[in-house]
Amino acid sequence: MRKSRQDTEDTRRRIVESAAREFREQGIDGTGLASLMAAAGMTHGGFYKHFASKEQVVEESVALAIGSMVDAMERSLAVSPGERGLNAVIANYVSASHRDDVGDGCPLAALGGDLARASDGVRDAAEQGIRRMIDAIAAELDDRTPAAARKDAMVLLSTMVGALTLARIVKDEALSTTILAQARKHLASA
Amino acid sequence: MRKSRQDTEDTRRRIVESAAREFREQGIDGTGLASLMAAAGMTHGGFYKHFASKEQVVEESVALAIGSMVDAMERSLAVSPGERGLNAVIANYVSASHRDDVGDGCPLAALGGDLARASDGVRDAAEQGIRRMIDAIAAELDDRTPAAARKDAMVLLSTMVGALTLARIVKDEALSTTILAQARKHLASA
DNA sequence: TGTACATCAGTGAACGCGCGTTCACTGATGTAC
DNA sequence: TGTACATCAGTGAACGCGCGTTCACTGATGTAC
Repeated sequence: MRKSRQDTEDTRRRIVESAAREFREQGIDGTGLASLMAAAGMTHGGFYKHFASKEQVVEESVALAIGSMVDAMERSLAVSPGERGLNAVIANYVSASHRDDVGDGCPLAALGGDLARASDGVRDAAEQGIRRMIDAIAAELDDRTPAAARKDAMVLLSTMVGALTLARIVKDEALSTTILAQARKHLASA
Repeated sequence: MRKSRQDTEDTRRRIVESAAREFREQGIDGTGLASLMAAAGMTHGGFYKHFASKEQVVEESVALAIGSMVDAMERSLAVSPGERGLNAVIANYVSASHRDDVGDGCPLAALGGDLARASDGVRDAAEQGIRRMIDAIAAELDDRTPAAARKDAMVLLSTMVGALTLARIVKDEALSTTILAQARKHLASA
């Protein structure tokens, strides 16, 4: 039962989108192609009509996940630029709701270790996202030189990713929330 | 071929130690019991003479990995306390050599996402390590109130873990090194 | 202290299972005339 | 525009393989007398 070109394109996009969610929720090694295809509403046999290997869908879904996160940040900063807008982006990132929504959140925090161990293609996709995030943050730190802003942006991003990672590991709600709150407070005064 | 009680104890410790390394290097899901036992110099059948399940060795090896890292930090701070000693600990953590030695390094950075997804027992072990790290860092921030020191320590730890995670994902040596250098510089002046 | 027996750490083969990947088949879609 | 055929997205079964786990067996160690 062949599908129309539009259907095929839609299906492919749907697989990448649900894969991006599944990988963040269960890890890359923890997500099988069968469950990944089931999440996209198909049987696993059809996977290879769209991708050459698991590696390829990992690469594309990591690129999509990090890309759409940076897109959202840039859109938010375009509407509300400067220190005020940057603080909003940070508060949104370092928040309990982001912590509790792994599947839709930042892949750097959800898959940090997995990404460091991943193939070159996957790491390239992640690195491109990291560069875009650094640039997006640095652009709003306009009270210092571009070089200083870039360097400060790296530290900011490190704190954001680290705080979210720790807050997700910690089971104690009080400690987890405090870690997020302290990071938010610290970053707002930078 | 039964072994002496001493041998048995030694073997068990050896398995946990090499497991701690393997998990950090290949991820938890990425490490099979067979390769884990092979790394300890045994065949995989003997595993269940020492542990009830894979989960148990994960828990013990995460506890060991994070525990011995904090031990090392505390020893270093006992010898050289205060701001100077803390800066040395930070410089050691946020370094290229730590970045390149995943197997012997901080499990929070190596297994961040894996730990957040792990069982309660594993997360408890990780959380205990996080609390000890926060306390060890806070104890050296003696120019502020204990409550403020604890809060600042959380932010410091977040930046350390985040910077190491990002530096490991990034393939470009220049960017990776710059991320580490900026985090180090920023943390030294806190 | 020496002997006889029970224990049990470690081996290596096997278990069922899910993995990533392949393939024969299907039938609606796209193409050629 | 209508018909005949080729294409190919998706299905579902199967491939070999490594996973976590179990088990019969071994022989040196530990225990009882």
